[in-house]
Amino acid sequence: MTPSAEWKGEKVATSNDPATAAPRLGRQPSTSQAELSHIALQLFIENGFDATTIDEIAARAGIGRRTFFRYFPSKNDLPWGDFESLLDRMRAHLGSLPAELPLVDALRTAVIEFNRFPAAEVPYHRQRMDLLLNVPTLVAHSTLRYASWRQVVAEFAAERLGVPADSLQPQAIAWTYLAVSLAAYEQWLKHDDAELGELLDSAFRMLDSTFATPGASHTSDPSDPQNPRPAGP
Amino acid sequence: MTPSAEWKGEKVATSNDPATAAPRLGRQPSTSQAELSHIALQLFIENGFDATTIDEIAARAGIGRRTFFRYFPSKNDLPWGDFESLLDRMRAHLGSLPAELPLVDALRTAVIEFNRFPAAEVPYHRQRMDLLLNVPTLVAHSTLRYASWRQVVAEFAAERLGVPADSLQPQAIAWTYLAVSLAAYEQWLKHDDAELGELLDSAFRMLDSTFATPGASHTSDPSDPQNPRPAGP
DNA sequence: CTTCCATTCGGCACTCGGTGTCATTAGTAT
DNA sequence: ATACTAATGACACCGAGTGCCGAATGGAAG
Repeated sequence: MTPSAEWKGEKVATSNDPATAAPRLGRQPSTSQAELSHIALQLFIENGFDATTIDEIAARAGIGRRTFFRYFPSKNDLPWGDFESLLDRMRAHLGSLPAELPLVDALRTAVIEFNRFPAAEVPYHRQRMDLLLNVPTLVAHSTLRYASWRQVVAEFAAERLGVPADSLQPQAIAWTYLAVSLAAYEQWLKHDDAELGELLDSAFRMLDSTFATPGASHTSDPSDPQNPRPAGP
Repeated sequence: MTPSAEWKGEKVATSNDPATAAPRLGRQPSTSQAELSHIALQLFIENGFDATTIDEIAARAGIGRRTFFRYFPSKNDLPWGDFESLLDRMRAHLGSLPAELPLVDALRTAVIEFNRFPAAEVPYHRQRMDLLLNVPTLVAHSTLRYASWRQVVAEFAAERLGVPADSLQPQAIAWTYLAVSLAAYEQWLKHDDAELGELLDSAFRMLDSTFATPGASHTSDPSDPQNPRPAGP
């Protein structure tokens, strides 16, 4: 649900668990995902997303156009930064929660934690989310990111409920948590003084009373073959 | 949720309510949305979506490349056909339902009705949906269509609940119905012999017991300004 | 039949996002 | 210095989408 925070100028560890800090062989990268994301965001705000070209971004970053595409697979990915590593963190966080914690509480707190940012980051985050929720190209593209996010939620919910991750209940839960998060984000963007964590919390709590988990009492057809990915490869 | 059925070779009334059947002035269109959609679908199945170029589609349809873009704004829109008019129908259908019919029943039956197709159309519909749910480009693009669909559902739910359409509850309901519909569609695509209507019905009924409407008992903050469109202009 | 007019058609040139190829550059290790 | 590794960036190419404009079509008015 949330694009990667940018630790300006800092190299992001792209999920390199083993042997951190390798001997750094060969030529050094001349920039970073985070820096490009930052530069691009600036330009998007100045000139608009569609009016900003890759050439401009590359030029301002002092790299070649071709090089840009080695940092980001597409222009649409710029506002997201390194999202996958955030998902890894969320997955780990969820996994570390005590089994006694009810599903809805686990998800609520995890999502809120996942969307906590240092105060200095907040303005940037606001603008990123403003783009992601309002520029049609990005709205569309973000679906692919949301799919990964939903997958994380669905797998967690599925494990708690004891059903396959691609069955209806975890899928519906994942969708609904996404939906409520997005709704909360929209409120957040609408009100300059709003606090994201509080909006998320109240949104989820309101949902909890509607969505009180029925304890996996319903059919789930575990005989189904697995297809862990709800949409798109 | 469902792309327009193709009445082969028939001109689709593009939501022209007033003065139907105008005197037809000027040159006749040489093809139609439906025909192009049909031709393109064929090519997508033969060669894959990404491998099919607009030039090929235009060539097979016997029109110029430039002309193609007067029938469809983008390649991504081809599988959807004339979706807006279907939405109009669904909106009208919902509006005509008796107020006594509970919200969940109204939505369930409306969505099922909305996804009913003549038997001859079913194979085409299967292939369209297969593309829409599995080709990443289309998965992403479809978000924009889903947004319109959700809007219809949210507005209906909002009216029934007596809250603004952009408040949390109708938005969450709309998202969830979308999610469950998509989940049902995935099941449908996985099983050749499955009947879509039944899958939708059971999916929604399963949901109803989870999602038993709390009668708008929760806060909804009607003091908020309106922003009827949840994402994108 | 001819003229007028509305509307569609389609070619051309252009922009922009994205990719494959490959020689070049900047580092580390020997 | 030399060998090796990894990142860079120039070039060429493709496909989607758009602006422009003259040509084609067909009905209506003379």
